Amino acid sequence: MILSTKGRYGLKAVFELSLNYGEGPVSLKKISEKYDISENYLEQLFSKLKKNGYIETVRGAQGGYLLAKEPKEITVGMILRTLEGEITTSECLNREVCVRESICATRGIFEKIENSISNVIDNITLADMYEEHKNIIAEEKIKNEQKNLS
Amino acid sequence: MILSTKGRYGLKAVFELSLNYGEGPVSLKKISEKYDISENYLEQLFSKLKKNGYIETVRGAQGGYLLAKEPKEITVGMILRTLEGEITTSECLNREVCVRESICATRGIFEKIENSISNVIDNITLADMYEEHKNIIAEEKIKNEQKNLS
DNA sequence: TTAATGTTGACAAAATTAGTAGGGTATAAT
DNA sequence: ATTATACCCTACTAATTTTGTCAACATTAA
Repeated sequence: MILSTKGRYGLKAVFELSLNYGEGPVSLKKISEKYDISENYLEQLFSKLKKNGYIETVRGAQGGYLLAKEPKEITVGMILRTLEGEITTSECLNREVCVRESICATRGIFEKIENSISNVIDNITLADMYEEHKNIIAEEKIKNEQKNLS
Repeated sequence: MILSTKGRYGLKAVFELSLNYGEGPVSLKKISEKYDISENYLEQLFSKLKKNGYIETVRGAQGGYLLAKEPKEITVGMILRTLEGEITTSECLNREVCVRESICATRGIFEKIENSISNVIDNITLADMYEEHKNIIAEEKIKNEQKNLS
């Protein structure tokens, strides 16, 4: 498990916000119950996301959290980097640390891994996730109908 | 930093073995001094790698560790998986945990990330690392020569 | 006003990481 | 044979990170 609960919980919760995009704020309580995540813990995650400008809050009764931008403008990478910190595989990017030649050989690998991860997470938006989600639901529906026919 | 020292140290140390492939065993002491890694700690990492059949040992004076296979037959993925455990981004592969639809939406993303990482680390061998290493050295040599000319 | 909600900061249990310590065993060199 | 060098193995531990909990407070809708 290379992602901690921060990234996993946070991504799920933000996806939930995107499901409710345009329909007013969603309360923490609702999200934490739906996904069975500690309310206070989620709060800390959302606090960071708010500071970085990805979500907004509405205080008071009927308040809650909502996306600050359209789902298509928020990438998975933005969320994960905010919550998990930089997705680096090595401290060895700094040339000065890396004096001895044989160490540099491994740095190339670490860079490749990093780039391939960035490539994925920076090119998936919340809107993409929603599309994928719809497809999964549609597939399941078909399966269930086939089951009922037989 | 998504890789712990286990993976980072281990990969560096195994690369060192590949540099010495065909030239007899390399002692832990030598490696731990070269990379400034705790000898006892490295020992634990190598112990796992030995159990999984990637390296062999020669006991006694002048003994040490050596690759059990050719560098081209050992992938970065083998080493990292041995030392870091499975490279999974989510516990959610298990369908039963994943009853609620909205959770499944994030699973797709986690699967993509996982696959892209696997794709990288399973397709780079120690021999590839050595090639890359040679290129870096060659480039640096050219740079130095240019510096001396000016 | 009151109940619902977000805000903040301090605290803490649990797990993981990153080693240490130390007693073994095997073997090459002398 | 002895000794130095090296791997082998088990336990322990300090530090850090993760994963929360708790409590007091601020804001706002009804």
